[in-house]
Amino acid sequence: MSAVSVLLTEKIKDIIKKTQGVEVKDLVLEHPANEKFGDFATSIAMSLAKKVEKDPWEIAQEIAGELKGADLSFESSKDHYPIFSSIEAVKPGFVNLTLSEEWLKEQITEVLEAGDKYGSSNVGQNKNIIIEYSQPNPNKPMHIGHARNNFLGSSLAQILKFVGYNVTKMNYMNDWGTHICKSMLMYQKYGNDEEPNKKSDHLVGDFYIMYEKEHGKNPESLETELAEMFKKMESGDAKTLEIWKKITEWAYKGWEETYKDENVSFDTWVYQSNYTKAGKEIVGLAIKKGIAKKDKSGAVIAKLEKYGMPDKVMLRSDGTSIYITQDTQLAKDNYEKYNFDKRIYVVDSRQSDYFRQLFKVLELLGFEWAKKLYHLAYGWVSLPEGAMSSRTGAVVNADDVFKKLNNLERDEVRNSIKEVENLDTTSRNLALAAFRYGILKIDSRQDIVFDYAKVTKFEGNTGPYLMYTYARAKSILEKAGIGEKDLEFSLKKYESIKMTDKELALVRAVYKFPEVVIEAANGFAPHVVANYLYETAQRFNSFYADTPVLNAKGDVRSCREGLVKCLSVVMKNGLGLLGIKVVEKM
RNA sequence: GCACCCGUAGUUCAGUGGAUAGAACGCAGCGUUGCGGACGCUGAGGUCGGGGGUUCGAGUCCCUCCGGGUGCACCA
Repeated sequence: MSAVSVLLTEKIKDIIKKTQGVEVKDLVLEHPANEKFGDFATSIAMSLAKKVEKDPWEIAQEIAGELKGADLSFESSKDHYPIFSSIEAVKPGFVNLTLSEEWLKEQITEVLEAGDKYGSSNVGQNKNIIIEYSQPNPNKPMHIGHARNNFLGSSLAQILKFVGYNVTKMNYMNDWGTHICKSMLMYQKYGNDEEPNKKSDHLVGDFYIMYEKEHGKNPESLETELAEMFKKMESGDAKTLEIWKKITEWAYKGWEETYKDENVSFDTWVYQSNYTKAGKEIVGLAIKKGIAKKDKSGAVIAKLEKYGMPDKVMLRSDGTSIYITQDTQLAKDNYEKYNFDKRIYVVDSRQSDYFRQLFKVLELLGFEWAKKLYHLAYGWVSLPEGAMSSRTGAVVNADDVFKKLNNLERDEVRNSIKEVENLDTTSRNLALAAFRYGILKIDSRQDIVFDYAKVTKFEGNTGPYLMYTYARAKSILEKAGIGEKDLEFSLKKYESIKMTDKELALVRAVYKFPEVVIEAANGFAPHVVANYLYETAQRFNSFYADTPVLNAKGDVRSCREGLVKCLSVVMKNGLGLLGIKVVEKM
């Protein structure tokens, strides 16, 4: 909540207490969707009508009347100005308030002063959040689904940091299990000690695909071999562990490049293989507490049916571990180390049941912090050319997608401009923008059909459109000789300048940025930032189309320069939160 | 069968219980002696899957049905 909405909320509560004689706990204050109804509105009169047995229209008039008489002003350079230019009661029972032009102008000063920090806040109060994302299996390259995960996780981490949380970005390696043995087994059998002559994770992926092919021919014997190999691993067989090390390190090495391309990073990497021993002990504890039981085959099963979810195997009948074995221990370990207030698991929605089970087991084990765990589920990503299948190995890997986007942007740039200074960097950054924005603008719950052609376009709701908007603004600033350096702006100086509707519309978008970031943080929803940026860009381009800046005179011109600078700040900061690097020229 | 998610314009998507449901793409037009036309402006296009309910007010909350997706024990 912005300072104005806090002030306003309190004021209205006081007025209601005074005039209606009732206390209101939750007062809803909103920005009306239609700006002709003002900048703030409350419908409290209507929800109060029944309780106080009065006509809502009468209540609204009383509230509006009191608000008009109240001191709602702000100070700038020792002068006082009204915050609102209009306060009125409307038809059924709304109270609408319109911000004054002075207050809106004052926001320009605030934006320019805050600069790179504009949009940040301290609602997180340095609380600790762990956000676990990416989690690829080191037995093949990352596919497009990982890209969505990487973008969601890394963007959300930045958003949470920006609103004042102490964030730890964690990558959890599923480096232990039969799935790794698939690539390992094939390498052992057919690899001939081969060393990578291509991106090393892709080589690992080749063996993974080989496994899937072999498995089609001869499932039973291969699965037996796989189980034997994993058993050897768990018992610490040196030769097997050597292959394990080789394969997983090739995967990690290859991913470095993918993460770099995607602008994704982590504060810490943790490995499933380090949690096996303690994980098994915690399963023992679950048995002792009566949460889990050993069945006839020897498998340990958590009984969860009475909680409305399927029972969960926590240890195989041959005594080896599975995913949840280590995951329970990891959560406990993390809590002890980080004392988190929230731990977010960014994992696709197919794992929803799994996380309900995991969280329930931890709760039953008596860990009160289990309620701080949250599964951020996201939907499936497919491509127009058809669904992908990890079974057949016909997976679209993320590197290929990026390469394709890169080529498409290169063409777009070439077709649009004759001479480009940094074609490589520009098209790479545009590809990153197209990729990240194309995925992040969609609500995480939705499935996505990722359309190369659409997301790379410079028109429409795309990353490149936002990049273009930013570059246009920067071009004006550069010609005005402003660039990165500070801009003097004061309400006093521009007090008498009457802003146009387009200018006012733009400031109205700009001042909302901090609250939009908070909304995105609270909802773990980067798409809120994305859609906001798009709307703001549209407002700027509309302003740009018929409002001269460099050709304007005197104070009008410098006032507009300030506004353009504000737009550039919001775009840069906002795109930064989405993990997109702006280009100054394109 | 049980559980979870989704269903909004031809298509892809927004839409904190509020006022006339928005945008993009596509379609039909328009705008350049002007800072980047990679833009802007106008228009057509909707019984918000169906039906009940709660509420002063429902795309939004509850119930139910239909359609689509996903998950249901020793994969991750």
